[in-house]
Amino acid sequence: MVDIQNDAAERLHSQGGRMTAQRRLILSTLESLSGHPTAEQIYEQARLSDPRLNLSTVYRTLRWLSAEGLVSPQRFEGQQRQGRFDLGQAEAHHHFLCVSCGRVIEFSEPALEVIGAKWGRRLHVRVDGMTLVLRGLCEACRSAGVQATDGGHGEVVSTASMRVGSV
Amino acid sequence: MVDIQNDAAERLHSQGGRMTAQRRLILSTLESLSGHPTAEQIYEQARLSDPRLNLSTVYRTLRWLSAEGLVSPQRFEGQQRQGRFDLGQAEAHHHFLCVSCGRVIEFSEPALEVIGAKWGRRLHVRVDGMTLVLRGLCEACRSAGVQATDGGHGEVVSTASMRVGSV
DNA sequence: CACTTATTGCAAGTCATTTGCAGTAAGCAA
DNA sequence: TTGCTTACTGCAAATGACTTGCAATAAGTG
Ligand SMILES: [Mn+2]
Ligand SMILES: [Mn+2]
Ligand SMILES: [Zn+2]
Ligand SMILES: [Zn+2]
Repeated sequence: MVDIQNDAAERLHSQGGRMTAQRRLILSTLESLSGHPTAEQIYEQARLSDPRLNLSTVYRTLRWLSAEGLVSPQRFEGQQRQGRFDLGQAEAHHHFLCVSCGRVIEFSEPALEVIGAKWGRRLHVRVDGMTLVLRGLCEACRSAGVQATDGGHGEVVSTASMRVGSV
Repeated sequence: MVDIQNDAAERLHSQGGRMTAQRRLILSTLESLSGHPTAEQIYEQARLSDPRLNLSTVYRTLRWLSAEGLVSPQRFEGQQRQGRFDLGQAEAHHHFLCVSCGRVIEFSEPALEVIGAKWGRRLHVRVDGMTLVLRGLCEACRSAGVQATDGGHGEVVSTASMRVGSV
């Protein structure tokens, strides 16, 4: 469980899958990237090493990694609609999203495990995972005078045919 | 704040907007639906009363309602990728999603407010909202013998070219 | 009842992600 | 090493879920 490369290779083999050059490339790119990259960002970065890599291969690999629990897909609603991926190597954690600038801050809160377990018991369900996203304004945006009480999800909507503006 | 129809009308007028027949229809459809309908479900239901309603009008109205905080967009990743809408009339609540059958159970946990506030303080940010989704297996699915430790997000991925199957 | 202009229906985009296919190459066996 | 089977890849085309431009309506106002 230490090296994602080997971990992935083992899992692949035990499933009749194959460890290819592109999968290796994607894996190491993933390790080298920080934050919560989109499939496209991973693609662009990886293609620096091998321009022949194809975007659909990135998506396919990411899908498999997600199913294996080696990365966890995230969706920080906001202006960008692309999914992001969290290299969940570290322990479980949660996120704060600034609805104005899109900045994401991570934090971990053990109490959530307890809450999850409690509700699993109360609802008679098995809880395998949870996602908590706090939404609001980061320090910078607040002092920059951004208001945005964020009714919906960080979108700026103007009446008058309701056209969406960018931050 | 009691009647969404009037509430919406007032907000519209104060913004120079207009209360139209289609907006009224969408609003009442929303009230009549339970659960977390998708735009399309709302559309289909509404169009029973007036087949001339257009889907893009539904999307536009839903976008405005979200921005006003009258409904809150939700995204329960899983097989369906469509956004869902929560008529947030009731107080803030959270969700449990069964990754196998898609069932959603709501619950409210006051402790989360506290946690949100705490992290707002610690991270020096203003927290305006939060979303917690618990993921796992509901009672029915568990006793039906579904396994799915859900690595990623409820998708069933088969190696061998990694084709996604439906649950 | 005019009149201004927000809103709608429709058709045509976008954008992110998925898929069909035929060629390519892992990994196992000889 | 060489075959051989078949998983994987690149590419192009397709999907799905919304979004948008535009000309035809129709709220709300005086
Ligand atoms: Mn993270
Ligand atoms: Mn709900
Ligand atoms: Zn910010
Ligand atoms: Zn279930």
